[in-house]
This record gives sequence, structure tokens and C-alpha cells, in this order.
Amino acid sequence: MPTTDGAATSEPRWLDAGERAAWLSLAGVITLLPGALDAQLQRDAGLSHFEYMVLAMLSERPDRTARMSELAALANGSLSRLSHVARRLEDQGYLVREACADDRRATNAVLTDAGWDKVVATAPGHVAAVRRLVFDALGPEQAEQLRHIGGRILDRVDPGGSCPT
Amino acid sequence: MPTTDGAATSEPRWLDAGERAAWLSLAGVITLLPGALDAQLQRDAGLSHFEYMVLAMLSERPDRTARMSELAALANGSLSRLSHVARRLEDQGYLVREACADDRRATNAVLTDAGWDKVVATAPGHVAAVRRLVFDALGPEQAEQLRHIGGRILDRVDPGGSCPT
DNA sequence: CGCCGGTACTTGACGCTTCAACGTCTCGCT
DNA sequence: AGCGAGACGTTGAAGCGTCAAGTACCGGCG
Repeated sequence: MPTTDGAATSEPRWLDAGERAAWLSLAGVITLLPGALDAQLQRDAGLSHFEYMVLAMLSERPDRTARMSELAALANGSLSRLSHVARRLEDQGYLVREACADDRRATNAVLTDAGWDKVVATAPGHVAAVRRLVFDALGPEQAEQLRHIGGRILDRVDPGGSCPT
Repeated sequence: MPTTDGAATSEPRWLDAGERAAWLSLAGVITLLPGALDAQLQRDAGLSHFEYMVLAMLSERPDRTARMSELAALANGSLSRLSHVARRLEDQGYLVREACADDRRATNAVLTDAGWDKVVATAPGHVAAVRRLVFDALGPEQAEQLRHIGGRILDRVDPGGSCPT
């Protein structure tokens, strides 16, 4: 396709060797880490990583309740994606959706007791996987660096992200 | 995540506050960055990020040729995934698959001239997106840290990774 | 009061990835 | 030789995410 750059297609600033290496590792991480996480959760709990995030985020809200759009933002997913996932989780009895009294356009997702138990049962294995795949490979100062770097990238990718770090 | 363990699992080592923050940003990055990359490539070139990786990796090989399994590893994907994608790319004329003479189980993927042109036309926009989303947010020393951290995580996630650093 | 733009969410269809099964070929062992 | 285990790649079905409507509702303005 023609190079549709708003302005003239000026010669781009290519990545130098270090940036290129950094990019290749990051690209590897973003394509392989989700699969590794999903594999552990699927095997041990029958959940996808996104499903787990939904349940986990909900478990930390007051009353274990959140609006669908709020929950979608917390889990880093689109509202449509959450809607599909919420139906499946509701079918499995892990959460309930109920109309919101204040604003009848809105829907509240509420974690059931079964959902809470599921999170409690699933969290240890998931944390172990995160530790094994990520933090076991890093020293404390690298974990700190990761936090800053991840935060900065996240600001670029998702300018409306909830928490500034 | 609940701090009480009510399940039959052994007490795990939970993430401390810093690790938790680092993990939340990394989780955000791995769920949102792929979509952002795909969006740019899809809009400007009609390619997914994985398709682009396949073409780009192939373009850097001698004779613009690689075995399917080799190419799958370079692009960080499964052989099955590559097989489906290669069929689509072949239909679009960007590569050809031909039987390998040495080992008749194997298949060689070869980038066509059209495929080469596609990479040349697509690369600048893609590099610009990577720069905008990642490196513009980081200083040189952070890029260096990212390279190390990414490499270490990648070793954990994909123990058979091709390039030792 | 009634309309109109915008918000909140849901739904259905389509495309892509995974998973499991298969066909083919290679190599080592007897 | 011939056999069996394993490597290479392809295929079809099933599941999940995205996209583009569609429904229901709020709030402001004429």
C-alpha cells in the first residue's frame, strides 16, 4: 500500500543496534508471554488470563462490584470483549450481572461466592507462574526498572490509563 | 487478589507492592501493545503484526529463504500458525512455498519481489509506530535496561530461543 | 414536552489461533 | 533391507476477539 503518512514520507529514523535488540526481545515477550500465562491458567483452572484478570479485579472492588465499562478498563480490554467474557463467567456462576439503579444504561458485575472461591483457589498458581516467568529472572533493581519502563510504555499505548505510577 | 489463602494449595510467595506494580504494567503492555501495533499495520498495510514479522524475518535471510520451522521460531509463533499465515501470504503473492531438496519433509518459504516491496513499503510506518509507542517514552539507558530485562524474561518463557545475547 | 446527540452495553458475524489428528519423510537399529 | 520412532508440515474444527450494527437509556435544548 502507498505510504500514507500524513506529511511527506520523510526518511524514518531507524532503530540502532541496541534499540533493535531491545525491540526484538520486547516483541518476543508480548507474543509469547500471554500464551505461557494462558497455558498455566487454562491447565490449572480452566480460565484464560483475561478471565482471571476480570475476576481478580472484581475481587478487589468494594462489594466485589463494578460497572462493566470500569471493569473493562481495569482488565485492559474492550467493552465488547468483556461482555462476551462476562456471559461465559456468568454461565459458570462466577459472577452476576444486574441492572444499575442509578443509571439504567449501566450494568454492574458482581462477583459471586463461587467466583471469590475461584480467585482464591487460582491466585497462588498464577502468582507462582508470574514469579517463575518474570521475577525469578530479575533482580530487585531490575524489577524496579521494569515498573518504570512498563509504566512509561503503557502511558503511550493507553493514554487514558487509570493509575499514574 | 485476596491475601488470605483459603484453598488447599501451599502458601505462595506473594508479590510485594513494587513487584505488583511492575506486574500490572507489564500485564497492561502485553495485552494492549499487540493491539496497537496491529492497528497501525492493519490500517496502513493490511497486515497483522505476525504477518509483518514473517515477511520481515524472511527479508533478512540469505536468498530471502527459510524453512517453515525456522521461520516460525524467528517470528515467535507455532508452526501451525505459520502454516495458516503462509497460505494467506502466498495467496497474496508475498511469498512462495517450495519443497526442500535436502530434506523432503521440509518446506522452504521464499519471499517474492512483491513481498520484498511490501516490506520496504511497510517498514517505515511500523518503525515509526514502535518508536512512538516504545522508545520515545524511554531514555537510552532505559532502552538498554529493557533489552536486558526482555532478554531475561524471554529466556524463561521460551527456553529454546534462537539468539543468545 | 419531545426530540437528539451521546453513553452504556449487547449481539452476530467474521477472521485468526489453537489443538488434535493426519500424511509424509528421515534416520537409527536389528 | 525393513521397521519403528520421531521430525516436518498441513488441515479442519472449535473457541475467542474484533468490528459493525443494534437496543436502551440519559440529559440538555428548543
